[in-house]
Amino acid sequence: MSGTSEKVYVEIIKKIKSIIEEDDLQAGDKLPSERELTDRLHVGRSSVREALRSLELLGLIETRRGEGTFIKPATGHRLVEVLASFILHDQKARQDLLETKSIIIRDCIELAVQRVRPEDIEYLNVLIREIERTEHDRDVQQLILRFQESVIKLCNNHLLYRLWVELSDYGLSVHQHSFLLHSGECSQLLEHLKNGDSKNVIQLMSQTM
Amino acid sequence: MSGTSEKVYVEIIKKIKSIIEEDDLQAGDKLPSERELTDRLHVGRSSVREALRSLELLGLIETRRGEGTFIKPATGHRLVEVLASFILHDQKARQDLLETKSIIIRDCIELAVQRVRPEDIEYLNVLIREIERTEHDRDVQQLILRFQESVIKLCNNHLLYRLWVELSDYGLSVHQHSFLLHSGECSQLLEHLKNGDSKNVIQLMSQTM
DNA sequence: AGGTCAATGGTGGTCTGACCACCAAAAAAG
DNA sequence: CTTTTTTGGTGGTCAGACCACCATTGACCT
Repeated sequence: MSGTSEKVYVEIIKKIKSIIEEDDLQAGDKLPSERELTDRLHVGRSSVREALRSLELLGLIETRRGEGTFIKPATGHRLVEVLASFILHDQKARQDLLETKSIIIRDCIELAVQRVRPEDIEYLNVLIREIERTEHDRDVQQLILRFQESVIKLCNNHLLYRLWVELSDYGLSVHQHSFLLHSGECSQLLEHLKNGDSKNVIQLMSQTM
Repeated sequence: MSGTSEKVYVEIIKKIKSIIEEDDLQAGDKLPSERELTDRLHVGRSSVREALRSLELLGLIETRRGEGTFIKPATGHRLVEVLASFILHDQKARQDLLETKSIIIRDCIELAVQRVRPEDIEYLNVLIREIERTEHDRDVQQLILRFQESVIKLCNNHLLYRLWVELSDYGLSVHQHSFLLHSGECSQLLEHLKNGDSKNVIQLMSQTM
């Protein structure tokens, strides 16, 4: 048979994946209810819940009591939180993390300088002007974070971008705070980017742990 | 307070983490049984199971029927595995995957040529000799795969190595078969490695999808 | 005494049924 | 037409019951 040895909740995860594909469900869409899945898949509700809770912890779905289960836009927050707290205990692992993140940043930037388009430059410019005329520190930090993310995104490789996000979150959970650029550095960075000077962009972005 | 609003199974995950820290449990050690956790934490067994199944899907623990639940060595990023199987459906995603893998290989090799030690060279030499005198194709492929893994491992960064493993697995699940070096190429690669010629090593390893 | 094998208790795996809290849409009241 | 109440569906949790599996025990035979 198709895997009697496979645990039911893992099978259910696969089935859910199939349902998503067949019905072409997008982020935000509602999944069948737990009880409906129980009937459709001929399994117990507890098994369905084990599958759903797992996917929830991974950040792939979101459950709202009294409403239902929904597909989340792909960002693996929860997972990072949990993994980090479980895994990042020994020093070597942390060191590897920092090195890897630094490398990923370099990779992203190298692609970014090749692929950056005029409209990207323009968007970053808008962001910088917005940063300069914003007052509250909280808001400024928010904008700078968006600036940094936008720079990384220029690599135009979603997987690589996601890796950066994950690694950043790990670092965050380790250091309890993130390292942001100063607003002046954002302008410098943009200049280097316009000139295709990847080296200096990398140097600046590498400060952003 | 400690989160009455927080879902029970998330609370349980935190408690489990506490138990691991307090009892100083290491990889391979056994966790309390589901029923014992039920008693100790004053929650239902199903909630305990939802927590454990989630951690299992994350690859943090391993459950063996009839034996118990055990802490897994921190291989980490099962994240990519599950996420990717959900996400990797459109063409762009696959393209990103290939590009990312190619980049990660390059990164690993660049670190590897810096960090390779004489005993590593010796080990790879032993592998090659073993490959040359092995007859069955199946066994040869096994050895070549080990050779390739060993080369990547030379980067001495476990996280980066794991990323490569994950990305390779996806490629595998996409293309249904893996691309291995020929036995002659293994020798060439080792020569380039000895000479610190990262460029040629990268070129060879990049064939291994 | 040594080895073999069946009984036993503990473990995870699964299903069922029963509540509860919550939410949204339908129905009733104004 | 608006407001309020009811109602049905949803996830959240618990308790109990089996089953399958494993390791240990201990009785049994040689």
